Amino acid sequence: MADTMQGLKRTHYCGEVTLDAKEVVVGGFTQRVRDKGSLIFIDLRDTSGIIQLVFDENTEKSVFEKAKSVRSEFVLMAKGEVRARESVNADLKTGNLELVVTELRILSKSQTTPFEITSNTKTNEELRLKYRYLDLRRKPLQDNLKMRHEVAKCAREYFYENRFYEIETPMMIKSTPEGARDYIVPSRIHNGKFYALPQSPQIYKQLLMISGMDRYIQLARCFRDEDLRADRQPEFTQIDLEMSFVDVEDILEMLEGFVQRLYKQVLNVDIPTPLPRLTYNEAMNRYGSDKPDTRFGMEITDISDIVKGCGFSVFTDAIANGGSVRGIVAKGAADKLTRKEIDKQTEFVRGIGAKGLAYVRWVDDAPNCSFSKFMAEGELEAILKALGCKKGDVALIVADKNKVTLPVLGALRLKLAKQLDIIPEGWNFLWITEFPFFEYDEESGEWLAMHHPFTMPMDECLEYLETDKEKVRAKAYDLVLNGVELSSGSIRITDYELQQRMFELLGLTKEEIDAKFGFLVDAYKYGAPPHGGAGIGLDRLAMLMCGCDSLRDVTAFPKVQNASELMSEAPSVVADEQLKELGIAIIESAE
RNA sequence: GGCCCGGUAGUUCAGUUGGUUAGAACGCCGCCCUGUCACGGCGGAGGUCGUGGGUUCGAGUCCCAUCCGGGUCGCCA
Repeated sequence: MADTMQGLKRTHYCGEVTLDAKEVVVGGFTQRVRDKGSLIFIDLRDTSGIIQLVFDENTEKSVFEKAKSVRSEFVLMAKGEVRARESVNADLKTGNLELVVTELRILSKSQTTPFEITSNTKTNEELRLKYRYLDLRRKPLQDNLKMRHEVAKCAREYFYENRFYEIETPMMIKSTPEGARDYIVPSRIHNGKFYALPQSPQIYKQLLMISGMDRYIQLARCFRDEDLRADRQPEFTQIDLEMSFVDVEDILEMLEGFVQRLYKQVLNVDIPTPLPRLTYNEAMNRYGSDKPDTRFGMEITDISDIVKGCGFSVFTDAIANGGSVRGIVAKGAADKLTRKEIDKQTEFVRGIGAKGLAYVRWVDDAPNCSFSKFMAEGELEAILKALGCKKGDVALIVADKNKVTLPVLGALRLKLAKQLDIIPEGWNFLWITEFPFFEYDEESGEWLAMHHPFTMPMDECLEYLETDKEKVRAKAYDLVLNGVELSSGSIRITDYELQQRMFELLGLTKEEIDAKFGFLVDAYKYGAPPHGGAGIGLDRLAMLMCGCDSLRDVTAFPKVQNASELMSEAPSVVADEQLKELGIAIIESAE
């Protein structure tokens, strides 16, 4: 039986004890024991830091013997007197003092842990996730969770101050099987029917505007049953908000204020506002991405006009088929990007849909060019000039439909920049605006809503909704930080007639509309203020602010790539009884 | 679903063209040590080489399958 803490009350956190204190009581985990024989040091750790406990010849014998039995990660409470140390440890906040212990309680013993609880562990993530509660004892992860807390706290403060009400929306909702897959929850009372977990509180927050709540915020849990990535968990948190009587500018301004306040308050970094903006088309043409990392250049250049009359059929065919020829230049990379390296890049772009990669590697006086034999006098020079490629550079060129050239070069640009290590530190916030409303789906041959069907088209686009879908842009905007999509939002359609028109254009029948979101459409019959909003990825924001590469580092209990949780081993099978009650039978997967 | 990378003491890793008893560091256990703080010294324990099959006189090493983890493409209105 371990000791109890009866009669002891914590007076200080370990890392906050100062020499002003006389008698203190601290509690914590044993970081390390240094037993010198008749002199024992114990480092005791809590969320605030570490304090050194000392036991020596003046320590009462029973206390000293107890200290001898302490091992790593034992949970202790100690009462003692603070005194200055003989030799100061400059690495520790409390390095100038120590606690001469008069009373020691071993509140809980610990087995040897599967890995050492130290800041810079090399233990692989799989094991750490299995014992996540131990991993979370490590300072880097505790610091990350604290940072995340600061972000959440700041969000609440800021939006509360701006007259937002925090309102909870339901977690068990009607499934609207559009976009991402829903996680579904069976209903016992309604046999054979299912709820869905929300992919976002989208519909409810719009209804709250119709309710007249004017401004809403929620730190909302969202669920998407799609494959995971380092920056995608199936379950995540969004700083979700919606505002009434606003247009795009009002929302961008409100969010910019938040970003500015957050960075000042939490990181003491000044973010100048207004934040830079790019339209979707600009972003695609210059960076090949709707979430470009603008911390470095290497922008994409269209050289279609230069090569349209050349003798290289790969280029001319692409243009003849309505596509383009575009390239990027890796400045001064001719030494690093050897022929072998370029071959690897070619393999990479083939993997993501390009047919090939033309290159010019200018290392010596004469540029080494993969397509030089097709070039007439002066043509290569013109291409190099257009691209801005000089001696010492490497130019990489893709010819295809724009749907291929742009994203491929965008991905290549990012990969090369990482490989060449040319991305500077910084916080490059960026708005992407004027997203296309419609997106053509080649498989089905239908036009789909790129954002969601309640998104308001831009005022000047209303006239050609029916005539030129490709040109219709939406009042939708994304906030991008260093190449990561942080936030996404839009102004919603509040006009019943216009909403009907949009549904028609998206090819939805009356029955489909009714079945999916009839209640929402009906709500707009009863008066709705103009409104819009956004959802900010809290996890991603915390990840970037912590300087981490994975959401797992800022999520207390994350899921791994196959969406399971290694510690609890969720998901798991359930008892037949449970299934029976729900009217569910498990069949063999068709795959 | 496709492609790529990884899996050897508790942990992190090494392990030669396939060849004797699979090593190191840290951790752990024991003894010693009064100023340590990544304490130090001496000694010790600890292995289904992810799993299954195959090739071979012989497999941690080669081949096949499979499981687990990571990255990525598809997917993510």
